[in-house]
Amino acid sequence: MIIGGTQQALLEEWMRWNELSEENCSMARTVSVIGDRWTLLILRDCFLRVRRFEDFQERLGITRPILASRLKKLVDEFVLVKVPYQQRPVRYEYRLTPKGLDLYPVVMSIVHWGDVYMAGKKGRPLLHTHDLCGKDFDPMMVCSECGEPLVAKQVHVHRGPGAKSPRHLPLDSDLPGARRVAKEKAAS
Amino acid sequence: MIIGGTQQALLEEWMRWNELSEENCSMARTVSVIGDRWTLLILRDCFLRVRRFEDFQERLGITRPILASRLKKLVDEFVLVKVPYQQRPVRYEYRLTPKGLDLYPVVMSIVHWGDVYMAGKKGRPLLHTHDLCGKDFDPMMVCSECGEPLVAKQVHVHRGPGAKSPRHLPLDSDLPGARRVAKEKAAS
DNA sequence: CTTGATAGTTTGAATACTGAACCCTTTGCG
DNA sequence: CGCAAAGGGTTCAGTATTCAAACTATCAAG
Repeated sequence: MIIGGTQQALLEEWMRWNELSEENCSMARTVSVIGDRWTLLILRDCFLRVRRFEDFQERLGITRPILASRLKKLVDEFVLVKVPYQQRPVRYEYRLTPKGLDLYPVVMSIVHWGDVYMAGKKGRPLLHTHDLCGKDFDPMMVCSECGEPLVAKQVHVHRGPGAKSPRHLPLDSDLPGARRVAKEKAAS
Repeated sequence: MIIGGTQQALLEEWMRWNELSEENCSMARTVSVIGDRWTLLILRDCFLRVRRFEDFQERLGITRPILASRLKKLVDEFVLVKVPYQQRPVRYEYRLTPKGLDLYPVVMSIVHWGDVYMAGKKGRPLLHTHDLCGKDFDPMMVCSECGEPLVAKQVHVHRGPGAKSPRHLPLDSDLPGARRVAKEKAAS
């Protein structure tokens, strides 16, 4: 099997970042799929119902090879599917899968942070209306158990069933600082 | 003023992505700050209370020049602050600012998606406990107005006060598909 | 049989990233 | 004093990725 230049590059890129996806961390694994400047912008457009190669390309100003590689990765990861929208010649459009649709909170939280901290003085460029209540809204992240808004300082973490390498779990007992102090104590 | 090789590279990188931040889209603006594989992982570690250069470097396996450049950018963007934790020699640690702390929903939604779709068969590596209610939870994104969980299909967008270029606002009336159809009609 | 639309691929030059080594400051130790 | 270690970076050469622009392929319409 002959592998062209682009595919070779893709393969290598995939392999290196795949190591990341082996990491024992949900963030690292997700970032290996969507953690790329262009990929996030592509996904935003997907949620704005953009579906075709040419439209992504024109709207984002992304180069064609990169767009092709990113779309391919998203399809490989089952975030998007290619659906034919015409025969002769067969043309496909890219649509969010259920897995892709579940990225909505990721996209919305990024957009919302941008609205709050990066909007120009004229205000936010886009408003969102919730069909259920009919009002313009902001996305809000709450605790699934008590419904209260989540604040970083009111959350702490502990090992789950999939925990493996302690290197990636700086719990209170093995924070870098704590480790350092312990090491220093042991040495003295 | 003499600019070293690394700084020169940084400057150029910043300039190109700064064009992105000029874009009339909160997502693009945010992505120009945090939309980078390593930056997202650095931020995750920040929320896990990692604060020092050496600790980021060791935990992430990131190269030192990249870590330095990413931390610098985050400081320049007021997402992190350098706080001295000792004098003689002065050493700084990196801490989340209020602006940085507000990235919590972004980080949590990414981690949660990874927990759902990318966790190994042993389950998620990390569990989160909410201090307010004392329970392990999942982050949930809801509408700020009615409190119902947000679903992509139940939301639509319209221009806000900061809207500028229609190119970036494919509303129902000027979706690529709609545009194309209109054009075809006009031509016939 | 030439043009247009759509979805890519190829190519060579410009940029960014990686890994390894080096620099600087101050403390600790012999 | 001389030298190593800790902490936080910077420099440099080689490799990998991205960019811009042109090119390919398929089919329809004129």
